[in-house]
Amino acid sequence: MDSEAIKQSLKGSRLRCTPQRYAVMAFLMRQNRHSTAAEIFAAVNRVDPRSSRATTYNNLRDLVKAGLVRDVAVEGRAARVEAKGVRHHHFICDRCGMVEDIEWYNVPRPASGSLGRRVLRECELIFRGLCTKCAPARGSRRVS
Amino acid sequence: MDSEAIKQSLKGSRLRCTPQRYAVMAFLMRQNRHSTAAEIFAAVNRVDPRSSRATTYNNLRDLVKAGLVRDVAVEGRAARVEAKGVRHHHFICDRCGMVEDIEWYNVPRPASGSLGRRVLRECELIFRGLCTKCAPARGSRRVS
DNA sequence: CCAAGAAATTAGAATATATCTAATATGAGA
DNA sequence: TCTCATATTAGATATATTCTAATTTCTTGG
Repeated sequence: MDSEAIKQSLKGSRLRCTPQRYAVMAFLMRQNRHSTAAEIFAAVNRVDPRSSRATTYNNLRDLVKAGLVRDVAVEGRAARVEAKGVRHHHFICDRCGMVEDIEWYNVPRPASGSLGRRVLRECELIFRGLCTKCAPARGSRRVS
Repeated sequence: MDSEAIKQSLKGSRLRCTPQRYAVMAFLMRQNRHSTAAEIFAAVNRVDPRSSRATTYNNLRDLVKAGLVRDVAVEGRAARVEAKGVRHHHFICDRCGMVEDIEWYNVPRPASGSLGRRVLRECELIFRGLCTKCAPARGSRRVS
């Protein structure tokens, strides 16, 4: 599919295109979901059992550093990771920890002064609630 | 100070006011910062060394469940916790993991339909960047 | 195409964070 | 004061992540 694109983005970030690293990247792009390191490790090894846990973590660290992948912390759960694609906000399920994307839209900046002398890099919205799998019987949509 | 207030909010949540639980709550309110479980455990025991790690975690879990305390996940770091006070957004330092409050302001809801059948409970803004301690020399404020 | 060397991989140990267990203690309502 | 549901404890266990140091492998330059 876009195997060439993956190779190019790795090369562009000066990361060698090893089978393990490629597999992590390909998995994340194919999935288009937010996966834990354990899920990625398992999935990559299911296809070709040649990657170690350390390598999975190393690659994720490098891919994050290179800006190809993004870390998403989830309260009370293992961290998740996603391939950076089009910009979006996040929805996190209170019950199962699943992270889902919410279509991007611009949010207003804080009142000037409120940021103080902090250096702002990015800003995103986090929605919390129940995903469709965890939501109780239909018709009970509640909005805070 | 507001020791009576703490007792009342515990009682209101049907949580017994034990010395350990009170100490956790008092510390969080006094600090008005986002602390890790380890920090809380250490601080509480510095004053009166009678609390165990398990108790600290149990109490934090119960206080979160009761809605008196809020969990804040930080990528690549131990979770942090804060006493729920006035509503606010969060700023997380890329470098040291410190969580800081940003004055609350309303953010627009996502386009209807974008949430799908998900149940929305709350929504907050997360700003990322460098805190004043970690920011490099002054004058270099950069905004994405 | 090959050699060289930087970069990446590995298994397993080590560390950090969080939860569980089951025996014991205690706050607070009656 | 008595009672007992609730809370606490030390330490073991579970889970998540990083480290170590020996080995292997991409890739570049010759």
